[in-house]
Amino acid sequence: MQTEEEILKIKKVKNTAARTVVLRHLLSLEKAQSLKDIVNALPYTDRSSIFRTLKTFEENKVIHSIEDGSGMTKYAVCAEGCNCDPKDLHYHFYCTNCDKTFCLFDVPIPNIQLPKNFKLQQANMVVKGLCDNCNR
Amino acid sequence: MQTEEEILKIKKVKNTAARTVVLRHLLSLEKAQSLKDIVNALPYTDRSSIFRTLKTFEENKVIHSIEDGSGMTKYAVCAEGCNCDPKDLHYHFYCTNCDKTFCLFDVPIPNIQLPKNFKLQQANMVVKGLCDNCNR
DNA sequence: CATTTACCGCAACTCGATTGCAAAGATTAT
DNA sequence: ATAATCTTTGCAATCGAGTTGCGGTAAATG
Repeated sequence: MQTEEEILKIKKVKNTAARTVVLRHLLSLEKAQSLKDIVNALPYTDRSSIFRTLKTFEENKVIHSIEDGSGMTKYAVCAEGCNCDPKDLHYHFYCTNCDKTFCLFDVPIPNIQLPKNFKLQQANMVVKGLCDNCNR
Repeated sequence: MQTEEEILKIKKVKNTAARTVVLRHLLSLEKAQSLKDIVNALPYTDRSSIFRTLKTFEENKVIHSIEDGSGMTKYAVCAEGCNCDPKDLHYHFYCTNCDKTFCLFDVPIPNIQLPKNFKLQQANMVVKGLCDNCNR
């Protein structure tokens, strides 16, 4: 497991107070977080600073964003070595009961045969249902 | 190809002026449309009427909605026989250049092996890139 | 025909996302 | 070390998609 400082150094993002605290927070959680989640968890950091931090992180591939259909974009730290290329894709699982979003790193994404002359750049694959905790 | 009237009858949705015009519009286009797209295309029908019509259609499985990451939910008419079950899923392709969303009916979705005790209900699979028209 | 129910149009509102701006902090040049 | 420059931060305001309340109209029911 890399530390915040190591990740920021590798991804060439300048280390600032807000960035450290946001990244540390994301690393401490196993599930993707919305801006609101993060704002609530970090009461001493301003919403717009967190917002801009997330944008910076996304541009520099420190984190990736997921649109899970909850109405709020969620963010999760990229796996080590991730370049956010199509090959780094993974499914996300959105629990319709508890509103949590999981990264399914272990489930491979198949090769998708696109129509002629279509070019793949990215994908947002969200599987919805009940997580183990809510499926009782 | 079914007509608006036939579809509404089959799906047990009462036929009204707004519903007919919205459904006819969706059927006339091959790509998924946002609320805004539809509002712009139908200047004599009110935004909230179109909105409620889309909700009614979705509840009754006349159309399905897609979150393609453009910031706007898009809507497309369900294929004949679709029940919006997981087995009726298909990929959507979002063109990052022209902002259009395509239903990829011909590309099969594989079986996804979820973690233990997770239950699949639905999925939103959006592949992003360039469509044939924009990939030059 | 009277009554009830559903639908439509207008305007207002909610809330997540985003931006303008000035102050504070960090970096570079002198 | 100090001045000039660029970056980041915090606050407040704005934007826009989605949604809702409500009165009026149309359709269905008795």
